[in-house]
Amino acid sequence: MQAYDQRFQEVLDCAESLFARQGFHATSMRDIARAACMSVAGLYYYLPSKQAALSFVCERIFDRLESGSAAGAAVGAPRDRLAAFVRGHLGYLLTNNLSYRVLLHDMQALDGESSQGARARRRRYFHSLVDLLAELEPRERHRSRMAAGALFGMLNWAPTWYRQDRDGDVEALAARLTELFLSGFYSDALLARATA
Amino acid sequence: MQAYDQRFQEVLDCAESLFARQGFHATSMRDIARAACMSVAGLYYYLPSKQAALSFVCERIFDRLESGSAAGAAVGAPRDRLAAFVRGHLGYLLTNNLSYRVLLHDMQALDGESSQGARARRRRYFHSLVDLLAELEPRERHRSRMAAGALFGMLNWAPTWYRQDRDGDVEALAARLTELFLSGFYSDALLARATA
DNA sequence: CGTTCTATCGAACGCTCATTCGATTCGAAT
DNA sequence: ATTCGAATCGAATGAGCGTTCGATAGAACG
Repeated sequence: MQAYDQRFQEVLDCAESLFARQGFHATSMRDIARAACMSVAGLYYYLPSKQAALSFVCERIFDRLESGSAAGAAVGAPRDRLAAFVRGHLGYLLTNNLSYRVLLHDMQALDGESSQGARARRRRYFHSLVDLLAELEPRERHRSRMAAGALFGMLNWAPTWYRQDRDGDVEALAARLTELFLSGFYSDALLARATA
Repeated sequence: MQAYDQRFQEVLDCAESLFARQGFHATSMRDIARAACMSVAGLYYYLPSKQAALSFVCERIFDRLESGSAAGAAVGAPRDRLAAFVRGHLGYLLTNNLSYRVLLHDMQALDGESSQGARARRRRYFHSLVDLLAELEPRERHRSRMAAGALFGMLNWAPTWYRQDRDGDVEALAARLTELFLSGFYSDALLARATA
């Protein structure tokens, strides 16, 4: 039973890597089977369907993402918690190869109730940041929502231009972006209060 | 010959819409033919291949994107030009249904020299913003590059959370995000100069 | 009127896809 | 020693894929 679980995780590793590199629709069950060194029929012993493979992979990525960022941002002053969130989120995006792509590009290929679950989970993750920002600057909720969208955008886009050799290590980049965002966030709030 | 061009653009409209909604790999030539109300063989009178369809669609999107944002940001004070760029870019993303997705998700499916051309074009577009930011705060080029990445992230992510009824019209959102970004950009530069 | 060209089509080709079936191996339990 | 279940496989199934071929209708032109 423990051997089963290990093999199962290996299969998911292969699927995740392929989905991330080629996209869900461009990856065949034969690709996954080949990567996992087993026959196509053997693959179906672990995965009931291709959709299920995507669903499992998404769940696992959410788990890792949350344990890295949401968990690290649980205690302390709001500002430190935001910094921890950014560090965790960005750390996951930039140090797990391309697996973030599965959430960002392929999650939409989910259908049925799997998609409901994943979408709910993404909403929850998004709102954990909205709440954090509302604590930092408790004004209209609308502003927090927009700011969270802006911040997530900054972070999620980073993998497209980040390169270790030019942009320094991930910790430094996280600190930079946190600074950039917070300065704008506070100035903006100040400005809005002045003109209100 | 003018009738041909019009039909050709209609075909590209259909392809673009389908690629945007379902993704390139999940869209078949039969889907495109059905949407364009013609037979599959008839479709090949206008499109030499599915790859070419994607390539044409990408080119067209780049054209529209550049004429909207880069062109509007050609003259005036650097700050106004940045505001115009943001307005143009965001305007395209939020008012052309989902067609931005083709660039953001499906462009990677291009192969051969089409991909070279599209990638070069994207780089050029990216650097037009880097240059604009370097004009605003002419310090190390590295800082401009990072800031451009952050700003593009904020903008490109907007379609995932923006909803007209909650977040106001596009102009207002563009002004908001420009403000948010610029405040952070200037404070950050100030801070960097103070600690340097 | 005959020819040529444009735009279109039905039908097929060869291939790959996700999925399933029946059989097999092999270690563990009875 | 026999049984059993877990893990694996080769081969097939039916559907859909991108692409091509040969034909056709009609407009344009000599």
